Amino acid sequence: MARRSEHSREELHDMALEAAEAILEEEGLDGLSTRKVAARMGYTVGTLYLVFRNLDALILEVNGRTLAELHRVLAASLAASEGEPAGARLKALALAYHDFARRHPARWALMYEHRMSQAALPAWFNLAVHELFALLEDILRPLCGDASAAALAARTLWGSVHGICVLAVTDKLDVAGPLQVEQVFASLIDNFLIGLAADGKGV
Amino acid sequence: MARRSEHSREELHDMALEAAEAILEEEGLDGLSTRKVAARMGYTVGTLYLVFRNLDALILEVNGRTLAELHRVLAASLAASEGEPAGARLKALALAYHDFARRHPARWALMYEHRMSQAALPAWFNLAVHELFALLEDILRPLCGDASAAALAARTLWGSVHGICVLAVTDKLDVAGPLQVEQVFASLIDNFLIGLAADGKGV
DNA sequence: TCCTTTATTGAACGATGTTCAATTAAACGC
DNA sequence: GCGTTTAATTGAACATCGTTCAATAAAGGA
Repeated sequence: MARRSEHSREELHDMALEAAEAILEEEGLDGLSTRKVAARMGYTVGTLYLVFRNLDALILEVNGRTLAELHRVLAASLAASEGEPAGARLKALALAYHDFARRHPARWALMYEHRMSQAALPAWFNLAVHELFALLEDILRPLCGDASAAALAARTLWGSVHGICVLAVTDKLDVAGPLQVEQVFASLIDNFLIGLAADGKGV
Repeated sequence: MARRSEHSREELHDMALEAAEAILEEEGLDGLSTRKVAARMGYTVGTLYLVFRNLDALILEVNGRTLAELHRVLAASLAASEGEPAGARLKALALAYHDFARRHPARWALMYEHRMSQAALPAWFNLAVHELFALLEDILRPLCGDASAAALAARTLWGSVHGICVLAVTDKLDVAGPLQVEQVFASLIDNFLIGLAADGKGV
Protein backbone atom coordinates (compact mmCIF):
# COMPACT_ATOMS: atom_id res chain seq x y z
CA MET A 1 0.00 0.00 0.00
CA ALA A 2 0.92 3.62 -0.32
CA ARG A 3 3.68 4.88 1.92
CA ARG A 4 3.54 7.84 4.18
CA SER A 5 3.65 11.19 2.34
CA GLU A 6 4.15 9.60 -1.02
CA HIS A 7 1.52 12.00 -2.32
CA SER A 8 0.57 15.46 -1.14
CA ARG A 9 -2.97 16.16 -0.09
CA GLU A 10 -3.50 18.00 -3.35
CA GLU A 11 -2.26 15.03 -5.33
CA LEU A 12 -4.60 12.72 -3.42
CA HIS A 13 -7.43 15.13 -4.21
CA ASP A 14 -6.79 14.95 -7.96
CA MET A 15 -6.13 11.22 -7.92
CA ALA A 16 -9.50 10.67 -6.26
CA LEU A 17 -11.34 12.73 -8.87
CA GLU A 18 -9.60 10.91 -11.72
CA ALA A 19 -10.30 7.53 -10.15
CA ALA A 20 -13.98 8.44 -9.72
CA GLU A 21 -14.23 9.60 -13.33
CA ALA A 22 -12.61 6.40 -14.60
CA ILE A 23 -15.03 4.26 -12.58
CA LEU A 24 -17.99 6.27 -13.87
CA GLU A 25 -16.85 5.78 -17.47
CA GLU A 26 -16.20 2.06 -17.03
CA GLU A 27 -18.95 0.93 -14.67
CA GLY A 28 -21.59 3.67 -14.77
CA LEU A 29 -23.33 5.49 -11.95
CA ASP A 30 -23.92 2.46 -9.75
CA GLY A 31 -20.30 1.38 -9.96
CA LEU A 32 -19.15 4.41 -8.01
CA SER A 33 -18.28 3.74 -4.36
CA THR A 34 -15.83 5.15 -1.84
CA ARG A 35 -13.98 1.86 -1.50
CA LYS A 36 -13.54 1.50 -5.25
CA VAL A 37 -12.27 5.07 -5.60
CA ALA A 38 -9.79 4.51 -2.78
CA ALA A 39 -8.64 1.16 -4.17
CA ARG A 40 -8.08 2.70 -7.59
CA MET A 41 -5.91 5.39 -5.99
CA GLY A 42 -3.89 2.70 -4.24
CA TYR A 43 -5.23 3.69 -0.81
CA THR A 44 -8.00 2.62 1.56
CA VAL A 45 -11.29 4.30 2.43
CA GLY A 46 -9.95 6.11 5.46
CA THR A 47 -7.52 8.16 3.39
CA LEU A 48 -10.29 9.26 1.05
CA TYR A 49 -12.12 10.78 4.02
CA LEU A 50 -9.07 12.84 4.91
CA VAL A 51 -9.37 14.61 1.56
CA PHE A 52 -13.16 14.78 1.12
CA ARG A 53 -15.69 15.36 3.87
CA ASN A 54 -17.89 12.65 2.33
CA LEU A 55 -18.97 11.12 -0.98
CA ASP A 56 -21.25 14.06 -1.74
CA ALA A 57 -18.30 16.45 -1.59
CA LEU A 58 -16.35 14.26 -4.01
CA ILE A 59 -19.30 14.03 -6.41
CA LEU A 60 -19.75 17.79 -6.30
CA GLU A 61 -16.16 18.27 -7.45
CA VAL A 62 -16.51 15.63 -10.16
CA ASN A 63 -19.57 17.53 -11.36
CA GLY A 64 -17.59 20.75 -11.37
CA ARG A 65 -15.00 19.17 -13.64
CA THR A 66 -17.67 17.71 -15.91
CA LEU A 67 -19.29 21.15 -16.12
CA ALA A 68 -15.94 22.67 -17.11
CA GLU A 69 -15.32 19.97 -19.75
CA LEU A 70 -18.82 20.51 -21.14
CA HIS A 71 -18.09 24.22 -21.34
CA ARG A 72 -14.90 23.53 -23.32
CA VAL A 73 -16.74 21.23 -25.74
CA LEU A 74 -19.52 23.74 -26.35
CA ALA A 75 -17.12 26.66 -26.70
CA ALA A 76 -15.18 24.64 -29.28
CA SER A 77 -18.41 24.00 -31.18
CA LEU A 78 -19.11 27.74 -31.18
CA ALA A 79 -15.61 28.53 -32.38
CA ALA A 80 -15.97 26.05 -35.24
CA SER A 81 -19.23 27.63 -36.44
CA GLU A 82 -17.99 31.22 -36.33
CA GLY A 83 -19.60 33.32 -39.05
CA GLU A 84 -22.47 30.92 -39.74
CA PRO A 85 -26.09 32.02 -39.15
CA ALA A 86 -27.42 31.83 -35.60
CA GLY A 87 -29.77 28.93 -36.34
CA ALA A 88 -26.95 26.72 -37.63
CA ARG A 89 -24.76 27.60 -34.66
CA LEU A 90 -27.52 26.78 -32.16
CA LYS A 91 -28.21 23.44 -33.83
CA ALA A 92 -24.52 22.57 -33.75
CA LEU A 93 -24.46 23.50 -30.08
CA ALA A 94 -27.47 21.29 -29.31
CA LEU A 95 -25.89 18.36 -31.15
CA ALA A 96 -22.61 18.87 -29.30
CA TYR A 97 -24.54 18.80 -26.02
CA HIS A 98 -26.36 15.64 -27.02
CA ASP A 99 -23.12 14.05 -28.18
CA PHE A 100 -21.47 14.78 -24.84
CA ALA A 101 -24.41 13.20 -23.02
CA ARG A 102 -24.14 10.07 -25.15
CA ARG A 103 -20.39 9.76 -24.85
CA HIS A 104 -20.31 10.28 -21.07
CA PRO A 105 -23.71 9.11 -19.85
CA ALA A 106 -22.70 8.42 -16.25
CA ARG A 107 -20.87 11.70 -15.64
CA TRP A 108 -23.63 13.60 -17.41
CA ALA A 109 -26.35 11.90 -15.40
CA LEU A 110 -24.44 12.48 -12.18
CA MET A 111 -24.52 16.23 -12.83
CA TYR A 112 -28.28 16.33 -13.07
CA GLU A 113 -29.48 13.46 -10.97
CA HIS A 114 -27.42 13.77 -7.86
CA ARG A 115 -29.23 15.49 -5.03
CA MET A 116 -26.92 17.29 -2.69
CA SER A 117 -27.52 16.64 1.00
CA GLN A 118 -26.81 20.24 1.83
CA ALA A 119 -29.69 22.37 0.64
CA ALA A 120 -27.86 24.93 -1.48
CA LEU A 121 -25.20 24.36 -4.12
CA PRO A 122 -21.94 26.29 -3.55
CA ALA A 123 -21.44 29.61 -5.34
CA TRP A 124 -18.67 28.34 -7.65
CA PHE A 125 -21.00 25.66 -8.99
CA ASN A 126 -23.77 28.12 -9.79
CA LEU A 127 -21.17 30.34 -11.43
CA ALA A 128 -20.10 27.49 -13.70
CA VAL A 129 -23.74 26.92 -14.67
CA HIS A 130 -24.03 30.64 -15.35
CA GLU A 131 -21.06 30.48 -17.73
CA LEU A 132 -22.85 27.84 -19.79
CA PHE A 133 -25.88 30.12 -20.10
CA ALA A 134 -23.54 32.92 -21.17
CA LEU A 135 -22.49 30.94 -24.25
CA LEU A 136 -26.09 30.86 -25.45
CA GLU A 137 -26.79 34.47 -24.50
CA ASP A 138 -23.93 35.65 -26.69
CA ILE A 139 -25.56 34.13 -29.75
CA LEU A 140 -29.07 35.21 -28.83
CA ARG A 141 -28.37 38.84 -27.88
CA PRO A 142 -28.26 40.11 -31.49
CA LEU A 143 -31.63 38.43 -32.13
CA CYS A 144 -33.34 39.87 -29.07
CA GLY A 145 -34.26 43.37 -28.07
CA ASP A 146 -32.35 43.73 -24.82
CA ALA A 147 -30.12 41.66 -22.55
CA SER A 148 -32.95 40.47 -20.33
CA ALA A 149 -34.83 39.15 -23.36
CA ALA A 150 -31.68 37.29 -24.39
CA ALA A 151 -31.37 35.87 -20.87
CA LEU A 152 -34.94 34.59 -21.02
CA ALA A 153 -34.43 33.12 -24.49
CA ALA A 154 -31.19 31.44 -23.36
CA ARG A 155 -32.91 29.78 -20.38
CA THR A 156 -35.78 28.66 -22.56
CA LEU A 157 -33.56 27.11 -25.21
CA TRP A 158 -31.18 25.62 -22.68
CA GLY A 159 -33.92 23.91 -20.72
CA SER A 160 -35.55 22.71 -23.92
CA VAL A 161 -32.39 21.20 -25.39
CA HIS A 162 -31.61 19.60 -22.06
CA GLY A 163 -35.06 18.06 -21.76
CA ILE A 164 -34.90 16.63 -25.27
CA CYS A 165 -31.50 15.13 -24.40
CA VAL A 166 -32.79 13.62 -21.17
CA LEU A 167 -35.68 11.90 -22.90
CA ALA A 168 -33.57 10.87 -25.90
CA VAL A 169 -30.78 9.37 -23.80
CA THR A 170 -33.23 7.40 -21.64
CA ASP A 171 -35.25 6.27 -24.67
CA LYS A 172 -38.41 8.03 -23.61
CA LEU A 173 -38.70 10.35 -26.62
CA ASP A 174 -40.22 7.55 -28.67
CA VAL A 175 -37.84 8.27 -31.54
CA ALA A 176 -35.13 6.02 -32.91
CA GLY A 177 -31.50 7.04 -33.11
CA PRO A 178 -29.58 10.34 -33.09
CA LEU A 179 -30.82 11.14 -36.59
CA GLN A 180 -34.32 11.66 -35.25
CA VAL A 181 -33.04 13.67 -32.31
CA GLU A 182 -31.45 16.01 -34.82
CA GLN A 183 -34.89 16.59 -36.32
CA VAL A 184 -36.33 17.43 -32.92
CA PHE A 185 -33.55 19.95 -32.30
CA ALA A 186 -34.15 21.48 -35.72
CA SER A 187 -37.87 21.73 -35.05
CA LEU A 188 -37.20 23.47 -31.74
CA ILE A 189 -34.59 25.92 -32.95
CA ASP A 190 -36.08 26.77 -36.34
CA ASN A 191 -39.51 27.50 -34.94
CA PHE A 192 -38.21 29.31 -31.87
CA LEU A 193 -36.02 31.61 -33.97
CA ILE A 194 -38.86 32.44 -36.33
CA GLY A 195 -40.86 33.43 -33.27
CA LEU A 196 -38.02 35.55 -31.91
CA ALA A 197 -37.67 37.37 -35.23
CA ALA A 198 -41.43 37.99 -35.36
CA ASP A 199 -41.36 39.41 -31.81
CA GLY A 200 -38.95 42.11 -32.92
CA LYS A 201 -41.13 43.13 -35.83
CA GLY A 202 -44.51 42.64 -34.25
CA VAL A 203 -43.98 44.84 -31.15
CA MET B 1 -47.54 -9.79 12.37
CA ALA B 2 -49.84 -10.61 9.52
CA ARG B 3 -51.53 -14.00 9.56
CA ARG B 4 -51.58 -16.52 6.82
CA SER B 5 -53.82 -15.61 3.88
CA GLU B 6 -55.12 -12.47 5.56
CA HIS B 7 -54.52 -10.74 2.23
CA SER B 8 -54.57 -12.12 -1.28
CA ARG B 9 -51.51 -11.78 -3.46
CA GLU B 10 -53.25 -9.01 -5.37
CA GLU B 11 -54.00 -7.16 -2.15
CA LEU B 12 -50.36 -7.44 -1.10
CA HIS B 13 -49.39 -6.10 -4.51
CA ASP B 14 -51.50 -2.97 -4.11
CA MET B 15 -50.58 -2.50 -0.45
CA ALA B 16 -46.91 -2.50 -1.43
CA LEU B 17 -47.43 0.13 -4.11
CA GLU B 18 -49.40 2.35 -1.74
CA ALA B 19 -46.81 1.92 1.00
CA ALA B 20 -44.03 2.83 -1.42
CA GLU B 21 -45.90 5.92 -2.60
CA ALA B 22 -46.53 7.07 0.97
CA ILE B 23 -42.85 6.69 1.83
CA LEU B 24 -41.84 8.63 -1.29
CA GLU B 25 -44.20 11.47 -0.37
CA GLU B 26 -43.07 11.58 3.25
CA GLU B 27 -39.36 10.81 3.08
CA GLY B 28 -38.36 11.42 -0.52
CA LEU B 29 -36.39 9.23 -2.91
CA ASP B 30 -33.74 8.12 -0.43
CA GLY B 31 -36.33 7.06 2.13
CA LEU B 32 -37.54 4.22 -0.08
CA SER B 33 -36.33 0.77 0.94
CA THR B 34 -37.70 -2.77 0.78
CA ARG B 35 -37.75 -3.14 4.56
CA LYS B 36 -39.67 0.10 5.04
CA VAL B 37 -42.22 -0.82 2.39
CA ALA B 38 -42.71 -4.24 4.00
CA ALA B 39 -42.98 -2.78 7.51
CA ARG B 40 -45.58 -0.26 6.34
CA MET B 41 -47.62 -3.12 4.90
CA GLY B 42 -47.40 -4.94 8.21
CA TYR B 43 -45.18 -7.67 6.75
CA THR B 44 -41.46 -8.43 6.51
CA VAL B 45 -39.09 -8.24 3.55
CA GLY B 46 -39.48 -11.85 2.55
CA THR B 47 -43.17 -11.42 1.76
CA LEU B 48 -42.43 -8.42 -0.47
CA TYR B 49 -40.21 -10.64 -2.61
CA LEU B 50 -43.06 -13.10 -3.12
CA VAL B 51 -45.01 -10.36 -4.87
CA PHE B 52 -42.26 -8.46 -6.68
CA ARG B 53 -39.20 -10.00 -8.30
CA ASN B 54 -37.08 -7.19 -6.85
CA LEU B 55 -37.12 -3.48 -5.96
CA ASP B 56 -36.77 -2.49 -9.61
CA ALA B 57 -39.99 -4.30 -10.46
CA LEU B 58 -41.80 -2.48 -7.66
CA ILE B 59 -40.43 0.90 -8.75
CA LEU B 60 -41.49 0.22 -12.34
CA GLU B 61 -45.06 -0.30 -11.20
CA VAL B 62 -44.99 2.78 -8.99
CA ASN B 63 -43.82 4.71 -12.06
CA GLY B 64 -46.66 3.25 -14.08
CA ARG B 65 -49.17 4.55 -11.53
CA THR B 66 -47.48 7.96 -11.42
CA LEU B 67 -47.63 8.09 -15.21
CA ALA B 68 -51.36 7.30 -15.09
CA GLU B 69 -51.98 9.96 -12.44
CA LEU B 70 -50.04 12.49 -14.49
CA HIS B 71 -52.16 11.61 -17.48
CA ARG B 72 -55.33 12.25 -15.47
CA VAL B 73 -54.05 15.62 -14.26
CA LEU B 74 -53.07 16.76 -17.75
CA ALA B 75 -56.30 15.49 -19.30
CA ALA B 76 -58.21 17.48 -16.65
CA SER B 77 -56.23 20.59 -17.55
CA LEU B 78 -57.13 20.09 -21.20
CA ALA B 79 -60.79 19.59 -20.36
CA ALA B 80 -60.78 22.83 -18.35
CA SER B 81 -59.34 24.84 -21.23
CA GLU B 82 -61.69 23.51 -23.89
CA GLY B 83 -62.42 26.14 -26.55
CA GLU B 84 -59.49 28.40 -25.67
CA PRO B 85 -56.76 29.08 -28.27
CA ALA B 86 -54.02 26.48 -28.63
CA GLY B 87 -51.33 28.68 -27.08
CA ALA B 88 -53.29 29.17 -23.87
CA ARG B 89 -54.09 25.45 -23.63
CA LEU B 90 -50.44 24.48 -24.11
CA LYS B 91 -49.32 26.95 -21.44
CA ALA B 92 -51.92 25.62 -19.02
CA LEU B 93 -50.68 22.09 -19.78
CA ALA B 94 -47.06 23.07 -19.13
CA LEU B 95 -48.00 24.71 -15.83
CA ALA B 96 -50.00 21.65 -14.80
CA TYR B 97 -46.96 19.49 -15.56
CA HIS B 98 -44.70 21.77 -13.54
CA ASP B 99 -47.20 21.85 -10.70
CA PHE B 100 -47.32 18.06 -10.58
CA ALA B 101 -43.52 17.93 -10.43
CA ARG B 102 -43.49 20.40 -7.54
CA ARG B 103 -46.24 18.66 -5.59
CA HIS B 104 -44.80 15.17 -5.98
CA PRO B 105 -41.05 15.68 -6.41
CA ALA B 106 -39.99 12.19 -5.32
CA ARG B 107 -42.44 10.24 -7.44
CA TRP B 108 -41.78 12.54 -10.38
CA ALA B 109 -38.01 12.19 -10.04
CA LEU B 110 -38.33 8.41 -9.68
CA MET B 111 -40.03 8.24 -13.08
CA TYR B 112 -37.17 9.95 -14.86
CA GLU B 113 -34.12 9.15 -12.81
CA HIS B 114 -34.49 5.49 -12.13
CA ARG B 115 -32.41 3.35 -14.44
CA MET B 116 -33.89 -0.05 -15.02
CA SER B 117 -31.52 -2.98 -14.67
CA GLN B 118 -33.14 -4.73 -17.56
CA ALA B 119 -32.20 -2.95 -20.74
CA ALA B 120 -35.63 -2.33 -22.26
CA LEU B 121 -38.73 -0.92 -20.61
CA PRO B 122 -41.84 -3.12 -20.87
CA ALA B 123 -44.34 -2.43 -23.62
CA TRP B 124 -47.11 -1.23 -21.28
CA PHE B 125 -44.81 1.47 -19.94
CA ASN B 126 -43.91 2.79 -23.38
CA LEU B 127 -47.61 2.72 -24.22
CA ALA B 128 -48.37 4.92 -21.22
CA VAL B 129 -45.68 7.37 -22.36
CA HIS B 130 -47.24 7.29 -25.80
CA GLU B 131 -50.61 8.26 -24.37
CA LEU B 132 -49.07 11.36 -22.82
CA PHE B 133 -47.68 12.38 -26.21
CA ALA B 134 -51.14 11.81 -27.70
CA LEU B 135 -52.58 14.57 -25.49
CA LEU B 136 -50.20 17.07 -27.05
CA GLU B 137 -50.63 15.75 -30.57
CA ASP B 138 -54.37 16.33 -30.38
CA ILE B 139 -53.83 20.04 -29.80
CA LEU B 140 -51.02 20.36 -32.32
CA ARG B 141 -52.57 18.50 -35.24
CA PRO B 142 -54.77 21.42 -36.40
CA LEU B 143 -51.69 23.65 -36.40
CA CYS B 144 -49.49 21.27 -38.39
CA GLY B 145 -49.71 20.02 -41.93
CA ASP B 146 -49.94 16.28 -41.33
CA ALA B 147 -49.90 13.80 -38.44
CA SER B 148 -46.17 13.17 -38.62
CA ALA B 149 -45.50 16.91 -38.31
CA ALA B 150 -47.76 16.98 -35.25
CA ALA B 151 -45.87 14.00 -33.80
CA LEU B 152 -42.57 15.81 -34.24
CA ALA B 153 -43.94 19.03 -32.74
CA ALA B 154 -45.38 17.10 -29.79
CA ARG B 155 -42.04 15.45 -29.03
CA THR B 156 -40.24 18.77 -29.34
CA LEU B 157 -42.60 20.60 -27.00
CA TRP B 158 -42.81 17.71 -24.55
CA GLY B 159 -39.06 17.41 -24.22
CA SER B 160 -38.70 21.16 -23.92
CA VAL B 161 -41.30 21.55 -21.18
CA HIS B 162 -39.83 18.59 -19.36
CA GLY B 163 -36.31 20.03 -19.51
CA ILE B 164 -37.45 23.39 -18.20
CA CYS B 165 -39.20 21.59 -15.33
CA VAL B 166 -36.12 19.52 -14.50
CA LEU B 167 -33.91 22.57 -14.28
CA ALA B 168 -36.52 24.64 -12.46
CA VAL B 169 -37.27 21.98 -9.84
CA THR B 170 -33.56 21.42 -9.15
CA ASP B 171 -32.83 25.17 -9.06
CA LYS B 172 -30.51 25.10 -12.05
CA LEU B 173 -32.54 27.41 -14.28
CA ASP B 174 -31.14 30.44 -12.50
CA VAL B 175 -34.61 31.92 -12.10
CA ALA B 176 -36.53 32.52 -8.89
CA GLY B 177 -39.93 31.04 -8.21
CA PRO B 178 -42.77 29.61 -10.31
CA LEU B 179 -43.64 33.05 -11.65
CA GLN B 180 -40.43 33.12 -13.65
CA VAL B 181 -40.93 29.55 -14.84
CA GLU B 182 -44.25 30.67 -16.26
CA GLN B 183 -42.37 33.26 -18.33
CA VAL B 184 -40.02 30.62 -19.68
CA PHE B 185 -42.96 28.43 -20.69
CA ALA B 186 -44.61 31.41 -22.38
CA SER B 187 -41.41 32.22 -24.25
CA LEU B 188 -41.15 28.64 -25.47
CA ILE B 189 -44.75 28.16 -26.52
CA ASP B 190 -45.39 31.61 -27.99
CA ASN B 191 -42.30 31.56 -30.15
CA PHE B 192 -42.69 27.92 -31.15
CA LEU B 193 -46.28 28.45 -32.26
CA ILE B 194 -45.34 31.51 -34.30
CA GLY B 195 -42.77 29.34 -36.02
CA LEU B 196 -45.31 26.57 -36.65
CA ALA B 197 -47.76 29.03 -38.17
CA ALA B 198 -45.03 30.49 -40.39
CA ASP B 199 -44.08 26.98 -41.59
CA GLY B 200 -47.56 26.45 -42.96
CA LYS B 201 -47.50 29.71 -44.88
CA GLY B 202 -43.87 29.67 -45.98
CA VAL B 203 -43.85 26.25 -47.64
C1' DT C 1 18.83 5.47 18.53
C1' DC C 2 14.78 6.90 20.59
C1' DC C 3 10.84 9.76 20.35
C1' DT C 4 7.44 12.57 18.45
C1' DT C 5 4.43 13.36 14.81
C1' DT C 6 1.15 12.13 11.53
C1' DA C 7 -0.15 9.61 7.41
C1' DT C 8 -2.52 5.48 6.79
C1' DT C 9 -5.00 1.60 7.92
C1' DG C 10 -8.85 -1.56 8.60
C1' DA C 11 -12.16 -3.15 11.82
C1' DA C 12 -16.63 -1.68 13.29
C1' DC C 13 -21.50 0.14 12.78
C1' DG C 14 -25.88 0.57 10.80
C1' DA C 15 -28.18 0.36 6.60
C1' DT C 16 -28.97 -1.41 2.01
C1' DG C 17 -31.04 -5.40 -1.64
C1' DT C 18 -31.64 -10.19 -1.91
C1' DT C 19 -32.04 -15.21 -0.75
C1' DC C 20 -33.82 -19.24 1.46
C1' DA C 21 -34.06 -22.70 5.24
C1' DA C 22 -36.98 -22.77 9.11
C1' DT C 23 -41.33 -21.95 11.18
C1' DT C 24 -46.07 -21.64 11.81
C1' DA C 25 -50.73 -21.44 10.80
C1' DA C 26 -54.46 -22.74 7.82
C1' DA C 27 -56.84 -26.56 5.33
C1' DC C 28 -57.95 -31.16 4.40
C1' DG C 29 -58.75 -36.28 5.20
C1' DC C 30 -60.38 -39.35 8.41
C1' DG D 1 -61.44 -33.66 16.99
C1' DC D 2 -56.89 -35.16 15.40
C1' DG D 3 -52.99 -35.75 12.46
C1' DT D 4 -51.05 -34.61 8.20
C1' DT D 5 -50.20 -31.93 4.39
C1' DT D 6 -49.52 -27.46 2.26
C1' DA D 7 -47.94 -23.00 1.73
C1' DA D 8 -47.72 -18.31 3.70
C1' DT D 9 -44.57 -15.88 6.42
C1' DT D 10 -40.53 -15.11 8.79
C1' DG D 11 -35.92 -13.54 9.94
C1' DA D 12 -31.22 -14.73 9.93
C1' DA D 13 -27.51 -14.58 6.58
C1' DC D 14 -24.60 -12.47 2.89
C1' DA D 15 -22.35 -9.01 0.36
C1' DT D 16 -22.16 -4.32 -0.22
C1' DC D 17 -22.77 0.46 0.98
C1' DG D 18 -21.13 5.33 3.50
C1' DT D 19 -18.86 6.73 7.52
C1' DT D 20 -15.99 6.85 11.79
C1' DC D 21 -11.98 6.37 14.60
C1' DA D 22 -8.72 3.81 17.61
C1' DA D 23 -4.65 1.46 16.33
C1' DT D 24 -0.56 1.19 13.62
C1' DA D 25 3.51 2.17 11.22
C1' DA D 26 6.61 5.09 9.01
C1' DA D 27 9.12 9.50 8.51
C1' DG D 28 11.90 13.23 10.61
C1' DG D 29 14.13 15.57 14.56
C1' DA D 30 16.89 15.07 18.79
